[in-house]
Amino acid sequence: MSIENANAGRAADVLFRTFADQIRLGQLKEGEALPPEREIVERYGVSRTVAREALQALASRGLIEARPRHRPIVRRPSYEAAFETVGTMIGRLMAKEEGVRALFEMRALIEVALARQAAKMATKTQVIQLEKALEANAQAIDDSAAFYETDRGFHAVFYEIPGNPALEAAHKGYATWLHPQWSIMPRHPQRNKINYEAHAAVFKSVHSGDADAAEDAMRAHMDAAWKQVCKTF
Amino acid sequence: MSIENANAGRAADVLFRTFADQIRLGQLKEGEALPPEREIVERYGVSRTVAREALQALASRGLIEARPRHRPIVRRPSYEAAFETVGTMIGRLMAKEEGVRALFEMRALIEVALARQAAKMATKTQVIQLEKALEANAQAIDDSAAFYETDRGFHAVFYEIPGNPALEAAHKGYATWLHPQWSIMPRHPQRNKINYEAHAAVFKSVHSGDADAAEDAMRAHMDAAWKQVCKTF
DNA sequence: GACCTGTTTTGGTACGACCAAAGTGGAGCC
DNA sequence: GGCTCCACTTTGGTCGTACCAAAACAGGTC
Repeated sequence: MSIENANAGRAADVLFRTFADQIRLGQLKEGEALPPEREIVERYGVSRTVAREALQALASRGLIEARPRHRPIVRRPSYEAAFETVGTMIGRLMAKEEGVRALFEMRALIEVALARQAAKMATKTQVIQLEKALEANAQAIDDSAAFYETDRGFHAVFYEIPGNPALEAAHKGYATWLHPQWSIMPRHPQRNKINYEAHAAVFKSVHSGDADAAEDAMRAHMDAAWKQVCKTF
Repeated sequence: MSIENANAGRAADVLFRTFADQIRLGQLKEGEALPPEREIVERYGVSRTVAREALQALASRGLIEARPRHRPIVRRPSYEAAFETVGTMIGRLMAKEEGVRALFEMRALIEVALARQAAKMATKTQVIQLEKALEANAQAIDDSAAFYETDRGFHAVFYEIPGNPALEAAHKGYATWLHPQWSIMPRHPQRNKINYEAHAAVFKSVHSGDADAAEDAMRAHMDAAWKQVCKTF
């Protein structure tokens, strides 16, 4: 069978959509392998050039995984993969300060909301989780590398509380793009202490279920962090 | 000059990174054109296959724009473009209900936060803008198609208030992916009226600067909307 | 100066070929 | 019989050439 609806522009695009649809509709399930290139060539009546281009497009969109000498595998749809595909683009956005700022502000908006959410509806288990993260954070004050990690860990808990994979992926994105930006700057134990205290304040509010206080504390923390970033720029 | 650091895997990847770096570092500014394929071939000592693959990768990541018979143009980094690149992937995520749910919840979280934000710091101009959007919404109650548009318009104002391009792009993303999902369902004027009233309640709270009320109103609106989506599923 | 036309440029596609690495299967050894 | 090792096959990566069609371009014409 060759590609009929050639009205749809480039042959590679048609082939791409053919596979993308099959994947989306579940005719090709995750983990399953697509035919090897040469077989696609004869089955769809296109040149290898076209077949390869379509496969590459699928791979770059994260629909399949193409390893050197293996058949293309249908990939599980994941929020991480989605964030991955924007990585390059985000990198470019972050080349300018305004890009960093925009993303940081968005992060602040979300984390403030998450803090409210946490104060209102965190389960006991989650509060304990938060407390543990805070404690780890406290013990890492003198070790900036460890502090960096526990800092991230503390914030991560907030993203996990709603139990929404999309949010968790967002955190992963922020951790990947924003944190490095931030880890460039000098990190004295003194700064760590200030950050820790900010975390502690947030935790306290969450623990007592005071949403307004949690919001304020988180916002203050975010603002301070942003000022730090600016200072180092 | 041919590609030296061949240690970095596939030739196309190396070439991709070469250009991506040049773009990110501003050596290739937006609007500028890359050399035509055949020139890349000889300049970098690769085959056209490789050159094309690299260009395709750049295009699919939104770094360049490749139109049929034009040289590849370096694209302005935009948040919209970033969202575009995840389009296919999101489409796949949304094939399952849990995907829709996750994204919808994330949207709710953000819009609730935006409602608070709006109540606290919207300027007079912005409140007027919101009022206008609400009014347009009111007049479209009997026209479901128009209602759909004004509905989106009303929500859009909230995303614009913080003046953050990343947020505005997020709205575009939601409008693109979530709204269609939602527009499938039957839309009687009666439903429109309920939605309009929800909007009015949000506006009222924002107008009076009551953040808590705005939050509650927006959350109620979101919850109701979600229930609607579920019912139609 | 506006318009039409022939040439050139440029991306899209097709073949055919070769390489290297990974997979495969069977012969041979313990 | 089970394990090991090697030749053969498969498969993706790369190259080079060729041809087409559309668009851009450069002249020449009215």
